[in-house]
Amino acid sequence: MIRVRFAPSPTGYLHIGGLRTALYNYLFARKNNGAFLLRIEDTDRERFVEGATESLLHIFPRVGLNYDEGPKLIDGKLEQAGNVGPYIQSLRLNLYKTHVMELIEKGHAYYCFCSSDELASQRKEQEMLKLPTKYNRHCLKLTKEEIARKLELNEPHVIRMQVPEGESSFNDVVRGKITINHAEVDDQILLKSDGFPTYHLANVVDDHLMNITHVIRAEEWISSTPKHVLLYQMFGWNAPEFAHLPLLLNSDRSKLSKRQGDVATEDYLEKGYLPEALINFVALMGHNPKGDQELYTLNELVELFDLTKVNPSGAVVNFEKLDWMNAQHMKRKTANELADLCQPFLDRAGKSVDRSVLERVLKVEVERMTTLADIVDRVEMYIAQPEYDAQLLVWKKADEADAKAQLTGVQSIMEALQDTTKEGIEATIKAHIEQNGLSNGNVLWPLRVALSGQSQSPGPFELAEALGKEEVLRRIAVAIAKLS
RNA sequence: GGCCCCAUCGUCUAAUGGUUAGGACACGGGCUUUUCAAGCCUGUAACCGGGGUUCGACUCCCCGUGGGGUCACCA
Repeated sequence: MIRVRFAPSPTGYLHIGGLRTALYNYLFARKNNGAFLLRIEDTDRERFVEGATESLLHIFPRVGLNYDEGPKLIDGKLEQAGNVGPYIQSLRLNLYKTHVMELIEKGHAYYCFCSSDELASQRKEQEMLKLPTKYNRHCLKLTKEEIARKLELNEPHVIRMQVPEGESSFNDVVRGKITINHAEVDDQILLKSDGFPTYHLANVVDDHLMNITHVIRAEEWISSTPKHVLLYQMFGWNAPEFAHLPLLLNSDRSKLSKRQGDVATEDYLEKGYLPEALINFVALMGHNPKGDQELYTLNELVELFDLTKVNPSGAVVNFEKLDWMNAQHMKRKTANELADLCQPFLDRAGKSVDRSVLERVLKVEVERMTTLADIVDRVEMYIAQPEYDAQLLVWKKADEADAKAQLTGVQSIMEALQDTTKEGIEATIKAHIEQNGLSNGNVLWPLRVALSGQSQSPGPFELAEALGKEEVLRRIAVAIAKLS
């Protein structure tokens, strides 16, 4: 059975590139009836932040990427779902230790007692001489006795993999065969002096122990993949398939970074982008399901996903397209759904709006919103009598007297009106215009301004429906008063 | 700099040896129209360069060029 995993380090948020990686893992698993697991790679204790894992975990249910195995927050408590856990690397330290000892016994790894300072100066020297910056294998020359003595004296040490001569290659699902000469590969540290594993060791051990069949991760890992392939060989394990995803890029084509704008998925959610729009958006960077369809649901993406069709080249993130896509997804929602989604934004802005009013407003305003957060400004003219200058009521081809006359005419019609739907209002007022030989502009411009107080706004009929008869009459009266 | 990866409109992409090189965002024009938005129609815009292979190359190969990634006791 196909098993894939998304393995972020706990930064406390999900990078938008990470969202894409997680999504592709998810799509591949679901498409093939496989399992999708989440594993937290928290082996860097220097960057450890209390609570970061927990806060990262919140994003997955929010965007609808549900994993079958991994750490889950249940009633605020961290629990491990699945039977090859725990799925947090800091909880698996013994596993790495026993495995690295196995490598030492097999002669594939060795103790290294060089200090960080020594290594740094070695590197500096190598750089000056324009040599590859690799460990000089100083500690490989140590005798068994010397090593035993140093260990006995508790000298700080790390464990390195001993990279053999030759070359190794692997087949990348999106790029084909990649070969790298071992001369380019450093004797990677596997176990740090604090007893924690490095990414390379932990990743390989866990992927094997968790029966991962496909490693789907970002392109930046390509150059260290030979180390991983070598580790599988040293352990005598079969390596999984690898698929390296193209990078998401800033507009200057560098790796998408925090410096050039928001990169956390959570930030976009806070700005009012819909999870399904975000998913749809990142899905299309690097994979094109159909050719000319742009809007997809998660299920459609699952159905159409093909890992072998992933595009190998990096993709510049076009946030204007995200805006468009978000607007499209919002338009596909009912007023009821949108009201639920917008409510938190109104709450945060301290605006309270009657639910039925909100739904009617949304029906009208969704046409000109790009994010859910836009509702905060857009709702304003519906909940408070707008301020405006009397002159605004006068259509370009008319005068004040005419504006007043038309509003008065509409006023009496509205008072008698029973059907206050948009259609009902429109039919009645259009009939009034036609019967009296009036023009749309003379009547509708002042009416629209009376209702909205703005030079640009939705049309008068939809505004009238959203405002309700009582408010419409009130605003018309205010307008007429302004012209008196 | 070494090594590795990549290369179609400004951006995301389709095309898998034979197309007027298609779609989307953005931009321009038009329709609709009381204004705006939406919608619909439409326009501008691309195969990085050079060699091969082939009857025929965006598609395959090689070399350049350009861009990116990576060279940590970070992932």
